[in-house]
This record gives sequence, C-alpha cells and structure tokens, in this order.
Amino acid sequence: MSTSDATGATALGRALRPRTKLLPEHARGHNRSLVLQTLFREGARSRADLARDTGLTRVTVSDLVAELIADGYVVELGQREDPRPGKPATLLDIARDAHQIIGVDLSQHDSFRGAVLSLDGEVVHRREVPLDGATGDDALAKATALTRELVGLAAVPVLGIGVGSPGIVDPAGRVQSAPNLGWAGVDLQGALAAATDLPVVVANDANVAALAEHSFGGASSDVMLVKIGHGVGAGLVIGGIALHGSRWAAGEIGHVVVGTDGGPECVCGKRGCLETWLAAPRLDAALDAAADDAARSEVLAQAGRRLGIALAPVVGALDLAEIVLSAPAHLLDGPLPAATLETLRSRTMAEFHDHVALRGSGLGEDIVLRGSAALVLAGRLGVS
Amino acid sequence: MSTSDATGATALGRALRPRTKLLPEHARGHNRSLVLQTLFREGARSRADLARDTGLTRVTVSDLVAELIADGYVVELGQREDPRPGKPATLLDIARDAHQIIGVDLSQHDSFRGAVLSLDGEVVHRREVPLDGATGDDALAKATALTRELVGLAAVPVLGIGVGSPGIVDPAGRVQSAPNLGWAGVDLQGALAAATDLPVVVANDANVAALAEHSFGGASSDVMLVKIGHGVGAGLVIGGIALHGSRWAAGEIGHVVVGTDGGPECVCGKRGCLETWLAAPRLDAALDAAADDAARSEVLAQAGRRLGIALAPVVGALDLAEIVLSAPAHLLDGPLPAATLETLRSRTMAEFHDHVALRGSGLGEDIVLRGSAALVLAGRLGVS
DNA sequence: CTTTGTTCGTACGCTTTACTAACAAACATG
DNA sequence: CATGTTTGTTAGTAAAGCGTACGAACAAAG
Repeated sequence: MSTSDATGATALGRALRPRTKLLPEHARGHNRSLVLQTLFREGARSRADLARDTGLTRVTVSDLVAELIADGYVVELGQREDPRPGKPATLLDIARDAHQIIGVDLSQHDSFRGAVLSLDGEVVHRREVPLDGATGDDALAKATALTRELVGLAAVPVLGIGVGSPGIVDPAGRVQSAPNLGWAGVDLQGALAAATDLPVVVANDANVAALAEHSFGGASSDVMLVKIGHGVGAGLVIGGIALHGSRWAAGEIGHVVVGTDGGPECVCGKRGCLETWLAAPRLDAALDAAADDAARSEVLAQAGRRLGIALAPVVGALDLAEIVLSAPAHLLDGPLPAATLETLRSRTMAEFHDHVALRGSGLGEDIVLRGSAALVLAGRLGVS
Repeated sequence: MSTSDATGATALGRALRPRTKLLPEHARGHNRSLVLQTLFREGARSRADLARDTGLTRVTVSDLVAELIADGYVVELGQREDPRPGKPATLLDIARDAHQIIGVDLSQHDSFRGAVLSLDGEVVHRREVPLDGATGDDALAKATALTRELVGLAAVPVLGIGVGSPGIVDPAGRVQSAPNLGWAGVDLQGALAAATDLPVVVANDANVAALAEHSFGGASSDVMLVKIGHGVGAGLVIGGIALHGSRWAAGEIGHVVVGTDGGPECVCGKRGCLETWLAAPRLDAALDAAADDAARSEVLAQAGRRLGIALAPVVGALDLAEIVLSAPAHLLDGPLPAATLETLRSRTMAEFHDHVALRGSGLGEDIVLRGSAALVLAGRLGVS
C-alpha cells in the first residue's frame, strides 16, 4: 500500500487523524509557505538554493517565486557577488520593506502598548496609552483607538494586526474571560477587524510570548514560556505547534497550587497558588520588606524553587527541552532562574531531563509585541 | 493573498511551520485515509454518504474507494435495505475480516503478552510467555519468538505488528533505554521486521495505551493516560496527536517528586517520587500491611491525592479535558480515583478545570495490546 | 583566446489529482 | 404511469508538480 512505507517506519508521532479533505491547492499553499519560510529564516538565496533546501524542483520553485514576487512578498536582489563557476545566481529575499505589522500588547496591568513592526519583528514605531482603570467597553475603545493610531503610523501596507490579550482567547479571537479588563465573550478580533478593515489575529498573551521566543528568540520546537507579570501565565510550543488546550486555556498555571505545605492566601481563595509565590507585585512587596541582600536573595530563590516544583511534572510529562522565563529584569537577575533549574533537576529524573535548558528571555518588554508580529506572520504567510 | 482568509481567522493553533514539501500524491494519501477513517469510525455507508461526510465529491470518493477495494481494504456489502426514493445505495465497509493485526505487550513485569487482533481491536488469539528474568538478548529472543508464533496464528494476512515496550522508544522503534529488560539502544523494530518480514511499529507502552483509549476507549482528543503497573508512566494525546517529547521521553512521570513533605525513598535515589506513592507493588505492600479496611482505604486515598498533586500542574498547563487511569482493578475500585479528582480540583482553577473528567480505563489488561493494534491502524491506514 | 565543465533559470510536455457537468439506472410517490 | 430523487459512473477540465531539455553565463584549464 502507499499510505506508509513497507517497513512500518511510521511511529507514534504520525498517529494523527485526518479530519478534513486536502486538495492540491492546499499543497501549493503549503509549498508556497515553505519557500517563504526558508527565505525568511535562512536569508537571501537563489531559486536553485531554495530548490535544494526545500526538496522541490527548480521549476516548481521558480513558479512559486514568480507568484510570490507578483504578490509583492519577495523581491530580486540582483546577482550574487561570490565568484563561482557557472551562471551567477539571482538572489531573492523577502520583501522586508513592502509590508509592516501592527502588534498590540494588552497584557500590561496599567496600560495598553502597541507598535508598528517590520516583518523581521523589529519595532519601528511605538505607542502606549494609560489604561486608567478602564474596563469593558471603555477598555475595548482604548484598544481600538490605539490600533487605529498605529495603522495610521505605518508607512507601507499593513500585513495584519496581531494582538496579545490576557485571559482566555478562543480560536476566533473572542476573549472569553479576562477578569482584569472586565471582558467576557468580547469579540476583540471582530471589533478590530471592523475598525481597521485589516486581518486581525488575537491570542493569549503568554501564548503569543511563547511564539515570539520560537520565532525571534531562537527557542527550540519544544518550549514552555513562563511569563511573570501582574499574574503568572505560560505558553507552550510543542513540536513547533502552539498548544491551545481543550478549552483554549492552555498555560493557565497561575492558580495551580504549589507544594504541600500551604502558602500565602490567594485572591482566588486557595492557598499556595503559583501566583502567590511568583507574581511580580507579590515579589516586589516581599523584596521591599526584606531586611538585607541575603533576605532579598532568599525571596527570589524561594520563588524560583516554587516555580521549579510546579514545572517538574510538566517537564516530565512533556519531555520539554527548553524553558524560557519572561519577567521584569530585576527579578531574573538574581538567584531565581538558578533556583528553578536546580529544583527542577532535583525533582525529575536526571537521566531524562538533565538536558533541560532554562533561561531568561532575550526579548525583554517587547516580547508580546514581537510575538504578535510572529502571530501575523504565521497566520498570513505560514512563516514561524 | 491565498494562504489565509482575509479576516485573519487563523489563530494560534495554525501556527505550524511547514518543514517538508507537500505533493499532490500526499494529498491523495490523506484523502484516502480520510475515507477509510470515516468508514472505520462511522460504520457502513455508501459512496454518496462518504462524499457528504468528507466534503469530497462523489466522483473522487468513487475513485478512492475503487482503489481501496482493489487493495483489499474495503468491500461492498450490497444494497441498502432502507427504502428511500432514488437509486438504492451500495453499502461499503472496511474489509474487517481481510486482515488481522499482531499486538505485543512487553510492559508486564514477569511476562511478555501478545495477541492476534481484528481490525476492530478485538482479541482473536492470545499468547503469553513467562519472562523468567530474561534480559538483553534473551528477552529480545523471547519477544521475537512470541511475535513469530502470533504471526503463525493469524488466519488472514497480517496488516502489521504493533509493540508496546517499556522505556524510551525513539521514532525508529529503537528502545533507547529500558532498564528492567536490560535494553539500551536495541533496534526492536528492526529485529522484528527482519524476523517476520512484516511492517512493525514500536512505541512506549503508556503512549500506546493512550492511543488505545483514544481509538477504542472513546477518549477525547486531549487526553492523558496514567498507567500504574510495576512503575508509573503516562501517555498524552493532544489535539488528536500523540505526544513524543523532545527526547521521546514524554510521559515519564514516574520519578517526578510529588509534594514538598518528603516521602518514601525511591530506587532512583530521590524521595517522594510518584512511583513510591503509586506503583502497584508499593501499593499492594501497603495494603497488605494495613490493619483494617479503613486503613486500606486511606492508603488508596493517599495514593490518589499524590497523583492529583502531580497532575495538577500538567492539567493547568495543557488544559486537559480528560484523564484516564489504567491500573489493576483492585486499585481503582476504591477511593483512589475520587481522591485524585478531588485533589486535582482543589489545586487548579475551578473556573477553567472543573470540567476535567477522570475515569478508569474500560480496556482492562488488554489496553496495551489493543493500543498496539491502534498503532498499526494509524501507521498503515491513517486511521485512529 | 578557445575549450570544457558547471550552474542557473526557463520552456515544454506529461502524470496525477480532484473538480464540474451530464447522464443512465433504480427507486418512491402521487 | 409520469414525476421527482438519489446513486454511481463517464466524460472533460483545471491545477500542481515533475522530468527533460536547452540557452545563458560564468570559471578554469589549455
């Protein structure tokens, strides 16, 4: 039979169920993305290079490239300088200046942030509006106004608008639940699309941050991003695919109880939630209350250990390769990450998990903004 | 552009990176599996029914069905009895008697088990060989002999051989590490393929069990199976896809430390590993030592609570919908599952996770055998 | 300066795939 | 019996990618 090779080399990983029909045109879209992706990640190359990289023939690559050039996503750079035998190659690259992306970060406690970004995820313009305690429709109006202003700032056509929102966001971009903003069932994607007449993608802030690490932070294909801010959330990329969970609540680990020895009381009513140990306001308060450097150091180490306790079962269950922490810099500079890693190792099987890497994010405060750009790139171009 | 709809309805879930080229013939394989899958899960139907179910046209379905009939995977059952207007439909079904599957379960502590199964995953013949402490090449020889015997028992052509092995199994079917069997880097799949000249698929026992629940146990597309036996392992199916982890060690939660209050010493050197609370031998010993029913009940409740503690972060991070326990019946009859669920709920956010279902597996001792069949069905026919 | 070999990009024809349109067969219903 | 409905098949068509072949452009060697 033709579905599988005769040796049965298919393993668990391919145990996926086809749910929808797959047409040749879908295959073309896939290959188109493949070409674009190669160009995006590997940089300028020739058609022949792309053919070698993708496994497609030169003919097919030429055809796809012609389409991409016609659509304005790819440009010819001219001949390659490098003197080699044979006809000189014509270098191609993504038309990095032909489009820009709008990124919006609604995850800050007291303000909405947004930016115009290049296709490479570099911030070109930046805007921030204070939230002033706005919730519900007021907050939605502020987000809409910010987005419109950013669209006006773009110098070239906007490829799309990416938004990282707190709370539970369903695949249609509706914010099902974001208590801090007083949102429940708010069709944020629809509202922004109507206001701007542009493609909009909305996703949870931590998930978006994970995508940023995957696209721009050099993270592997199995990474968990833990985002410490006013609350604690996480985003997961498994096998290069962002996880969304059965109810689109994947990564909501802030109110998981850590340890079996009680802990501080949480707003949710439980004791010892991860947020009570790790949320930035709580940590800052504890740091302020600490008597000296040693005490401050212990506060951070304790937080790190708690995070390690919470992550150990996840690392074990998922066999994660990489964990990235995103938090205000002063929280990551101290002993927190080391304590997390140490705890993680002491609580999992060294044989399997001593290769786990844990590091702070290099993307800083722009992680959600850049992740929003990655979201648009993924949704519109299939690039990630 | 054509890669995505103009409204940007693509969300996080589609943020996947194309890595390999996709040819029209791959699309055909996909659609072929789609037809086969519909037939497999929904039962006998006509070509026109299949066209409606899959979204393909009647013409295309006819073409695919003709190919499947020629290959012996589908048969015509005759005309539908149900009197309806129009030309009577010709019912089709999977050729359920045309092939059988060999399933092998190497996860028992003291024996290797195997079976000849129907395509529906029903056990037709069963064989078991005592392990007698065999390890290394001896164990491999026993597994090979068992498999060969089973192939001889099959009355019809064998679709393939599925194997659930303890330890770390890579995608090529090599057992990278199975301490109990003394295996390290053993090419089990290659050895069995060479011995039988049939397609072989090998995977971790708990992962195979998870697949069994997904295919035959009615589990949803986001399920975690926890397998309690001589050790404790887990298998995860996320979004209908089996998870394998960055080093093919997904689900290895047996040696994750549970709680922050110490615990029994483990063979791995740590204290309080999940296995020390939950492994069947440990639990049986504790039950034997218990003074009365109340004490025995508390032993099981304690084990359940520990499992809940370990699972809470995983449920939170993955937003799991369903957890299935596979264990000797006498361990699941008592208060263990209820204690796990209760602990899980008290340690996660009710708002998100009160819908989590936890239940014992209905597949009993054959779970790995039937999962092996599912593995073959998935690998060979794209059915799962 | 010429020859040789290499590489690049493209033109042409072919195969595969799934679609639309049309139709005959077979049945229920009025 | 006429009519409408459903089924499955037979054309013919459009899209996608491949293999082959070819001209163009260059480096290296004689």
